[in-house]
Amino acid sequence: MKRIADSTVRRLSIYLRFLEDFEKRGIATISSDELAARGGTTSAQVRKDLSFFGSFGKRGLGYSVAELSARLRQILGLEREWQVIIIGAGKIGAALAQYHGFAQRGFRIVAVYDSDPAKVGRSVDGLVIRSLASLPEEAKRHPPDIAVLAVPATAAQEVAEMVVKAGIRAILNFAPHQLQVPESVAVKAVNMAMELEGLSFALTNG
Amino acid sequence: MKRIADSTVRRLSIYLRFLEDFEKRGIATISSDELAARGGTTSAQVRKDLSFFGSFGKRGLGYSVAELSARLRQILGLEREWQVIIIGAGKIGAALAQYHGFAQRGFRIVAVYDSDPAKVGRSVDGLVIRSLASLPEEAKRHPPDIAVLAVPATAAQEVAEMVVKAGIRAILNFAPHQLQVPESVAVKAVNMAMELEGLSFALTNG
DNA sequence: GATAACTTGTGAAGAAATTCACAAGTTCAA
DNA sequence: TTGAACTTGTGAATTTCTTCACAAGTTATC
Repeated sequence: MKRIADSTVRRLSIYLRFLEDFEKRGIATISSDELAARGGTTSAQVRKDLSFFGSFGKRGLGYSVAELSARLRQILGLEREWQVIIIGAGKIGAALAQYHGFAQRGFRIVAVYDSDPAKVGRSVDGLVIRSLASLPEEAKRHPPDIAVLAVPATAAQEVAEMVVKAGIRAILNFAPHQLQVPESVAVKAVNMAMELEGLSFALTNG
Repeated sequence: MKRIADSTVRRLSIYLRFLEDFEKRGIATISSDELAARGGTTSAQVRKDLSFFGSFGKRGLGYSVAELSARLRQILGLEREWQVIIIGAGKIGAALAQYHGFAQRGFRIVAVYDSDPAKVGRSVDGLVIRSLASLPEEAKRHPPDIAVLAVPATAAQEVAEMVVKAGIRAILNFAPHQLQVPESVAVKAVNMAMELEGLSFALTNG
């Protein structure tokens, strides 16, 4: 398959959210124009994005909401459940573990790890915090799909290497640190400091 | 000034983080090549990014770490302190309020708001939660620079409009909802669900 | 069935971002 | 002073992403 741009995948996510909204409201069809208006993009962009994966619409009519959202879920790999582990049971890690929005979209949090012995054994939202040292062994028995890193920046690289060695091929990184991983491993970063700096720049130079 | 791409600003943030690291370690100069290696980009990209703002390096030698980081802080608007308010004192909002990493970079959290009367009056990390209804009045007296939205998706648009009306010109949005705001308002979104879906796509189509 | 009003899908054009490649400046050693 | 080894800054080339524009298909109305 032709390489799909990151920006395209992000937009597919956005489209899917709208479609699910429309689905709930019982609307049967939607045009690329309507989809674009809510996503802050153009109808041509919507059609081009979708065209990488096939042609799902009907000329003159638009897209079937039910069909298109099903196709997008399929494209995004959301038809299956993904096993997610959270590493780091600090403020952010704990907040993530308790946030149930993930489960709704098929991302099931199966374990929380921390390296601090004082935290190991405690519970977060029904999950017992496990020792990070036990990850390699446990990952062998029940391989997780995605590791969420909510550790301090200083520990991030080390933990990432451990995670990669354990066979995990996708990382969502909350630590403000640029991870170096093999390119077979997918990494997405959520970096609040960077976003704030983006706003600071906009306010300063806008 | 020529319009600067978002991706450029993000990279400047990344460069700055490395530079601060180097500064701490007492390293005096750095080349675009070294800066690039850690940011996962190329030396040409680094030089091009910087060239939009001036020429800060010395041929044959590289960049002065101290000087370049000072210039980047200036460019990103990090020389002053920004007043930040958090709206929504749920799991995410509370975790953000307690996260002290922001303050270190000049983003001072000055208030937390919530519309739930049961939460108003309680404290989070030393800050009393205020009624959202009081925001317009209070913003008049002490105008905040940035509003962090940590509210449910269903409330996000409404709250955003309130924030804009209160004169705030920058929003960091944690709600999984695409905000519609005037283009004079800068918005950055932190969308964990979207990032996870990006990973799901990568795992599925990788 | 003819016509008007829509809307998709997609090559082509255009814009934007990235990479190349090299002149020009700097440092160091002999 | 010369030469070798670096490194920047930047036009030009290239690649990537977005927008344009229109043929072709669909629906609704009379």
